[in-house]
Amino acid sequence: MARKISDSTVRRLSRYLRRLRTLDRQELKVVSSRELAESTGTTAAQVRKDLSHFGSFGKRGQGYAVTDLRVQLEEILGLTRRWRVAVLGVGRIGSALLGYGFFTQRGFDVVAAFDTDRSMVGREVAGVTVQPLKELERTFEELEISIAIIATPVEAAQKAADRAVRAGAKAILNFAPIKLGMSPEVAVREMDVTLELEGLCYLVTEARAATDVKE
Amino acid sequence: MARKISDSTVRRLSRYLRRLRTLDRQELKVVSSRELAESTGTTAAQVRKDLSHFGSFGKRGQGYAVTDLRVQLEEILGLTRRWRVAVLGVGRIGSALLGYGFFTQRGFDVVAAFDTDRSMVGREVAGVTVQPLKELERTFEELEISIAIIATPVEAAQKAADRAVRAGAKAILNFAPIKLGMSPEVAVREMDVTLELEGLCYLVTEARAATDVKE
DNA sequence: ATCTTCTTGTGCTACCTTTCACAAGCGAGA
DNA sequence: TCTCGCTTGTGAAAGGTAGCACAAGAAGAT
Repeated sequence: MARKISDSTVRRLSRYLRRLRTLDRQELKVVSSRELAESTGTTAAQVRKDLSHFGSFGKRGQGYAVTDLRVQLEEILGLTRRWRVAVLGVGRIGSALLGYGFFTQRGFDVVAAFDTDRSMVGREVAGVTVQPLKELERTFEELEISIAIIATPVEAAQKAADRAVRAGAKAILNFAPIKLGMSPEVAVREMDVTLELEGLCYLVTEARAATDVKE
Repeated sequence: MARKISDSTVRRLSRYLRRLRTLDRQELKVVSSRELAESTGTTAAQVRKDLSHFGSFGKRGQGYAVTDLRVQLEEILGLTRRWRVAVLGVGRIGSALLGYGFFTQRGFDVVAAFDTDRSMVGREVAGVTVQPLKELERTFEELEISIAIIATPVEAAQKAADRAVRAGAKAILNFAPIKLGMSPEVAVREMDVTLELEGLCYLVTEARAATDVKE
């Protein structure tokens, strides 16, 4: 397991896992790389390559045992434990995330929320009481929070992230439209709506331009 | 402009554009590939390569004229027009998106919202009246909506997306945790919070495992 | 007019990711 | 036990993407 696994592989593993959980709930026992590929939008060879980085989980001629592979993937991804998460910034996005039921179901416990806005502090959103920023360090330590979700306005994002990391966060999920500068041992993922929308615009515009030429 | 441009290049172009807009607002006239690279988390060579796919926009020895390059990128990405967007599913995420002020500012007008829930229909969220699903076709045509944001529960996502495309949507931004099966001429981008969170868990777990071995 | 300094645009190279193709292996049935 | 049908695991090839390094060019100093 020494080899460096690429982000795209990890993303696919997540997809496989999601699918396997559904299959497991449906009490299906066995699944082939082809079936797994079709339901996750990739190819059978890709599925096998991805899994092969971590070991041999299948039976030739048969496929993969659903429950077994599910458990294996959960271990690979580090999902056999629960993860404590804090939301920084309780605006629209922050509140939406606090109420997102899927988290609990998937092993993530949103245990704290922070905001600078006096009128938000003290309010309870989806069972979590919004704290002032000055409580951040203490709460992160007390609750052993390892993941910080940045949902602040863009101006506050970098500072919030830095502070979360200093307080012990190992990973950042960033909703603010800015590239965070982070030391390399902190894991960062971005969720940037406008970036994705602009990407769609490019594709649509390009497609139209291409057909315009053809016609 | 015949060559196929990769998704990662398009994403970077969006980042460059965002940075250029800020620089332009600050009335800075010229920027180098190095500066642009530093503020967007990439390398100078990458910036130049990305731009070179579309033409020569800089002056050797000087850099790029900020306003000029901004306009060029807006044209490349198809952002010289405004885009009309509909939100399908007005739950937590849907409502958060409806109220997201950045959209308008960036050329996206959220002009319609749909939900199956009777208690939601008719309500006004951030200036948009929630419509029942049966109005979808008419509204899409009337308002010439080209982008559909899927914010429904996962079970309803595929159907909602299919229906939006049949009604004329050219692009889908999918917030539901499912890989949508779409015909290839429809542009699709995914925003999947749990996928990203799981990716972070992998990285954190892997990092801890690696240092455990070292120590 | 020439030199110096700076930055772009780009061919080449190195690396990484995906796809291909097939031997190896498993189980069922005769 | 042998054969057949099926699917995995993987080395090798193909296809992309990113980084290097430098010639070409632009502006200002001498």
